[in-house]
Amino acid sequence: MLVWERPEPPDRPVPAPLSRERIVRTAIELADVNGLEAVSLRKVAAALDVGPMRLYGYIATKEELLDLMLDAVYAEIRPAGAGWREALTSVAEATRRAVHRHEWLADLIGGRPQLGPNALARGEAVLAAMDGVDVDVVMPVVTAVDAYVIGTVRREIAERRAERASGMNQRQWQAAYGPYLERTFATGRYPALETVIRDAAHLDADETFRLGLGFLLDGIGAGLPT
Amino acid sequence: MLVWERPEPPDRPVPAPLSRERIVRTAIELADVNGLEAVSLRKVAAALDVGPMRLYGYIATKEELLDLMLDAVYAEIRPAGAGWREALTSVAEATRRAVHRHEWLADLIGGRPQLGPNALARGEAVLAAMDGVDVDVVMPVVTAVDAYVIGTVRREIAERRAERASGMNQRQWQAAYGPYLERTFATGRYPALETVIRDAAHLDADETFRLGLGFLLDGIGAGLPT
DNA sequence: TCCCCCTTCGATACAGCGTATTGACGGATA
DNA sequence: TATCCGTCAATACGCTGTATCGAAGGGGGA
Repeated sequence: MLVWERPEPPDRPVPAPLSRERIVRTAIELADVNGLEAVSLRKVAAALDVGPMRLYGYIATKEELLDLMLDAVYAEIRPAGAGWREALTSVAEATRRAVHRHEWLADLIGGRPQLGPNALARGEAVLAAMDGVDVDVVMPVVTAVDAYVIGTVRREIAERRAERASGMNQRQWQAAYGPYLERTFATGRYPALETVIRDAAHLDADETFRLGLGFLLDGIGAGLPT
Repeated sequence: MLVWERPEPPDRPVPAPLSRERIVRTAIELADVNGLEAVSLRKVAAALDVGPMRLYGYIATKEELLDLMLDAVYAEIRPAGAGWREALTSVAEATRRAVHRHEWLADLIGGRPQLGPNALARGEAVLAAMDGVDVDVVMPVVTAVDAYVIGTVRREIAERRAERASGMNQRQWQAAYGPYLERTFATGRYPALETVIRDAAHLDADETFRLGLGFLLDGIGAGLPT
């Protein structure tokens, strides 16, 4: 076929110029779909139709990419409402919702100091909403709530993953780990555990989260002069 | 040199037969010294003077090794004292001490459901020490304290690592991140944050931990009929 | 007692990772 | 126009977890 007849190749769309923002957004999309382990510099680069080393113009290290991903999510988290208790409750729930949107957050959150602009802005918004609280206790208070949230969402996501890995169904967890626990309890070495798991009311994740947060906020309230 | 004169090679000590216990202990030693990233199946195997694939007779996957490491540490964590408050306080502090002994714990803890024998035994001991507490609330209470501890130690270790990475010295953190924060605050976008960091009393990690734990336990105490 | 088969085990191999190196290319300068 | 220099990304390296498969060893049958 002669050149004249042969169509020109479809113009490769000029790859949109790279930017940290595009790189981070792509990485987050990959992580949302397939988890953190699907985020490799090669895969991110491939999704951007670019060689792996191109990314090193924008980030120095993979860790920096993870930092940027984490900070990007902090942009979604802001307190709402009036008064310290409502501010802390809302920011705790917003954080938990963000983790539900981005499960990989559970792997990163709390894992490194958050000094990115969005994390700082979140901190600023929280502190600003805590007016009236003694300047000397406000930091430990916020820190304690953050710690509670971090620990809770980690456990929650860990459990969710285990359930998912054991067969997708909602209560099929019992079918997977149940027998193991049955056998384990049958040894008679865990009587207290057995009693609680058999007899106690089982709260779902939402209720557990709110109950624990309520305990913490109650304790904080009792410790504040107000 | 003739055979007769040449000494026999020192008997390679028959490599002690492998066992999960030996493998896990070796992995923990590696992690204690050089962090979790120093734990690779090859390095563990090399430390045991064994080929990498030998390990697959004892574990099916690297994740299983991490599970075993985590569970091994749970053996060190037990409650002490009488009454629910003392039990919870002691187990929280024991957990924190364990993380100080094994910094890599901060990366794993809370990251997967803990169903190993030592984790279960710890749970059993905690529940057994909580006698008198309503069976329906005892689980959420323990879960909340666990979550607080997990979140706190993660943040604490993250901060410690950042300090260490920025030059070993105790307050050189200020020299590393200080200027960045100075510049950031200079933008005037974080007035509340700036005020708190400048003016508030700064508690050390021990005090922060105990204060937050106190809040939580106070709230729990208020919620229990006792 | 000898031989063969079957099982067990670990060396080799593979695909993927993060990133250091380096060679080629393009633009600015002489 | 010729040369140098700085920039950028393709190649390459060392490492990872683990699948594969050939060899070696032990047990059973003739």
